[in-house]
Amino acid sequence: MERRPTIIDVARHSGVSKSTVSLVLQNSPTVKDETRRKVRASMAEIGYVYNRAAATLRSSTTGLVGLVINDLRNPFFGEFATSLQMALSEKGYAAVIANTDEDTCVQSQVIGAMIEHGVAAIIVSPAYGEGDGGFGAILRSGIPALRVLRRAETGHGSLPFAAPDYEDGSRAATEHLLRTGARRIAFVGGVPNRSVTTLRLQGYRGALAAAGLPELILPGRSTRQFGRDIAERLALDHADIDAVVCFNDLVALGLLTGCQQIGRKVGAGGLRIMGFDDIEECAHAWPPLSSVRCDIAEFGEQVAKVILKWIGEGIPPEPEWLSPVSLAIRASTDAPSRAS
Amino acid sequence: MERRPTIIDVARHSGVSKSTVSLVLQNSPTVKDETRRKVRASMAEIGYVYNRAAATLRSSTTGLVGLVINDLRNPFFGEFATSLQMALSEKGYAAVIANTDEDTCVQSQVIGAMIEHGVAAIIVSPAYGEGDGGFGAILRSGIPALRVLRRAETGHGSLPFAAPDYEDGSRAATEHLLRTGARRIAFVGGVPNRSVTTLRLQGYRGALAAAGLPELILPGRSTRQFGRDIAERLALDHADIDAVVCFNDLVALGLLTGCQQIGRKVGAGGLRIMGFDDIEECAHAWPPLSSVRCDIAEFGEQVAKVILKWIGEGIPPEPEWLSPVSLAIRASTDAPSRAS
DNA sequence: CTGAAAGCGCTTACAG
DNA sequence: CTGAAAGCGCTTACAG
Repeated sequence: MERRPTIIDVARHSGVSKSTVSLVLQNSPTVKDETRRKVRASMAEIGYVYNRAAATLRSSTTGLVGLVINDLRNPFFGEFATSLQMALSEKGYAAVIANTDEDTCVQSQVIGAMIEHGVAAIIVSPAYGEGDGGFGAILRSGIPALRVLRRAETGHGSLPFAAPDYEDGSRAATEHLLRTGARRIAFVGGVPNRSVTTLRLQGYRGALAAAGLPELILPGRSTRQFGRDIAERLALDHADIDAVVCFNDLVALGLLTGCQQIGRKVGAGGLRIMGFDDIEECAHAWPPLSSVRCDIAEFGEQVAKVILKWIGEGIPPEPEWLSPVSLAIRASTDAPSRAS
Repeated sequence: MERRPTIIDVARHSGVSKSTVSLVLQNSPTVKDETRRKVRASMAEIGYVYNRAAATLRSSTTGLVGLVINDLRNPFFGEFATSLQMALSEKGYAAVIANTDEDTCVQSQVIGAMIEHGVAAIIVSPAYGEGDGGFGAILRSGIPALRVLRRAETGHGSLPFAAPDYEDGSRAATEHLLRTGARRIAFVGGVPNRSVTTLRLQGYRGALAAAGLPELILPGRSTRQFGRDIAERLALDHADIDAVVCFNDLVALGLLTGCQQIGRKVGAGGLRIMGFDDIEECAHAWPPLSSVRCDIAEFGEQVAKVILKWIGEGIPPEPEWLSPVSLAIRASTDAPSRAS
């Protein structure tokens, strides 16, 4: 293979100086249209490819944004990462994406690698756990960084934070169940003392307290497996429970499956089940699953917008930003089923 | 914020030349252990961060690998991307990941961006469709590149290809259904004339032909929605069908839901349903869904290994590599349900 | 509007 | 084993 052409080759081929080629590359308005066209044509002809490493070295800006996700296999986080990546890509930024699998050591390592690669910004949905998880390195680097979806204690100062308004969502979900006539409402799933669990519990508790009704909290992992297992326990040990707010959709979908397995009716006249996040699958479950709609795809696009503004114009986001949520009411809590 | 320290600062601080610092950075064996330790200590002390852009420019190698995926929201591809990314990360490579949403124009654009960023290799699960989808640019760049999961016509020469052995999988699935006593087996879902559909159909057809039994093919989109919709059509128009090989797990899971919706029994004594890919959810569905296990996580790790060998040692992979598949037999086709 | 020159932070031969 | 020098391909002031 031959040497890749450089701007010098382009300059020679099109009869201008390499500075002019560089200006064309940056779409500088100071270059005459005619010159611009000539240079572009030369580039195409000799197969010139822009070398970003060189540009980065000199201008110390990259078109790279880092995305650090605690659990990329979970459809909620996967959808977030995908919509954010696509929005960035549309604006000319490539996304370096890394899954940490809920491990703060891995998180620290991938954040370090991203800083070495010179990412223009870092977005992190943090793992819970010991250690600083790389936040120290982020702060030292001075790179714009945003925590999303989960508050995690950084230990050192604080980075801005953005997430859907979980507390408001679970309050609304609980109030909806009360309106449908439920009186014994349980909260199922979620690991205690984690920030997301705490918020989702608070909304549930607030709504029940306002109605003067008792709580029942059954914590657990945030998986289909746990949801499926809890169905039997609910039926046997808590037969009076007539509705459930689930920590997330996976738990709710598992619970739906578990109810089928033990032959328990779901929805009006049976156990009312409310999911959380409204991943795509909710609408396609049977019965269709009501959920708190976080509109995570839209949230991802908003995050992209905020980050690009920060990088591009130097305007940092609010220290904290909660995006509004709404309810997706389906047959698992209320209405008769319709084709979704 | 101050200027980031460079190797010159490290050299000054530790009293060696910058060449020596560079050699320490590369773990060169020519540096004395004592010197190495001294230099490392200096780096830690002054907060030195390796600048990969500079290294890339000079040595024209990056620690970046590009990953281009046709549908990152689909759990099958998501799992693949995640396991591949984590395997790369373990070896010090960061992954630039992009979803193309089945759009060859987007694909071409993101591939161009990755080449500009100087990725050391590109792995692409291609979108179907018109246009060259960026493969021309890949070939011109000479960057090691692997097509995975779907064969796509590149139009220009050919890149190596790797995927699970789909044809063998659907043959085995069909033979399994025959062994359980099924006699009228349909193939449901999959868009005709796409390479994956063609292969999965071929295995099904081969097994039925060998048994002297007739085919029934109901093509369609590869979604839960389609699977759910087809349940009724199967019951009304094709009541003699006693087993189904689905194009993928999403169709099968949708069909499972659809059968519940219309009150049709699934499994032995009812409609036997076979999925394809064995995504994690299969084991947690009710009844648990049999599927063709592609072990996509393992496949992702294998791909990482092959790519690293190509980058590191210059050894390209076989032009074509099919990874073996197996069957995950669960209650939807056979055995009485067990906790999974 | 265009050109000549310096420099971004590394790596890479090459001397010593 | 270590040091001095050149150079990777761009961008960025600065002249003209």
